Amino acid sequence: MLQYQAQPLDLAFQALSDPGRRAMVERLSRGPASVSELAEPLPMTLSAVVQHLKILEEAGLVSSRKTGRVRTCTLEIAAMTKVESWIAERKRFWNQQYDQLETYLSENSQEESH
Amino acid sequence: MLQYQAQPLDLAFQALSDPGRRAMVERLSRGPASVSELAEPLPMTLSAVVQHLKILEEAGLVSSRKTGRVRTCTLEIAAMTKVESWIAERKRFWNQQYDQLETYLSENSQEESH
DNA sequence: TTGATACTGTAGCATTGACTTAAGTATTGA
DNA sequence: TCAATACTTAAGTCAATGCTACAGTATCAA
Repeated sequence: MLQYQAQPLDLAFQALSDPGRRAMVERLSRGPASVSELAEPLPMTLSAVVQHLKILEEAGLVSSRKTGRVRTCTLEIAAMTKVESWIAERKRFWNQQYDQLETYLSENSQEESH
Repeated sequence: MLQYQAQPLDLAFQALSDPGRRAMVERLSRGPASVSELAEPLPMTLSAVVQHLKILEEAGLVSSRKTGRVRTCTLEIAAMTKVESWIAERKRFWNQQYDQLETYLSENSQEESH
């Protein structure tokens, strides 16, 4: 780890790096679900799912609320957007320097061609 | 791990989950760089950077080519887009069900209000 | 040809991560 | 009240990660 104090983005990327947790996010993108509902399609114990859930919640990607004995989980779209934006930013930078190269090439094409 | 045969998306999310590797991606989004240039701002040995680089390459996020004794690394925007798209998809699903709820609420507001 | 540069590759090691099992605690429904 | 349900928490295990150190190899420059 580069920084000892984990940044929000760190936690989010970290959380999404596990296929099981991404499966949970996929499920939650279709609507809220209970812990058992999240666990149902996954090849692991309820206990493991609860642990994954905690990681998703700490990353801000999921929030949950307990009513009676059922905990209902919801996807937090804002955290998803933050991750999306980080990537979009990198792409923007990359396209910028690519455009600059194209500009350079078109401006110097006559002089540079033999 | 949920699946033994790692899917491309797995590798990409996995690769981006490390702050050091994300720093390398940030650097490469501003243009190609040599291994030493990538290593320069990072608080780790060249050896560690090479190992991170391998992970980024296996995830398809970075490509590199050696000329003489210098390896030049480039960001692969297509892989970045795949990650971005996965998140965009989840957001789309989430918005869909949210819209459906709103539609339901507005359609039933007269009957449901006391 | 010789020393510096720019990696490359491997071994080892401490930590973290992804589980399971097992033993709880509230809630609910009969 | 009492069993089933829906989690919750704590160990403990074992593999994967993120390093470092160290020993190369292949250029390049003088």
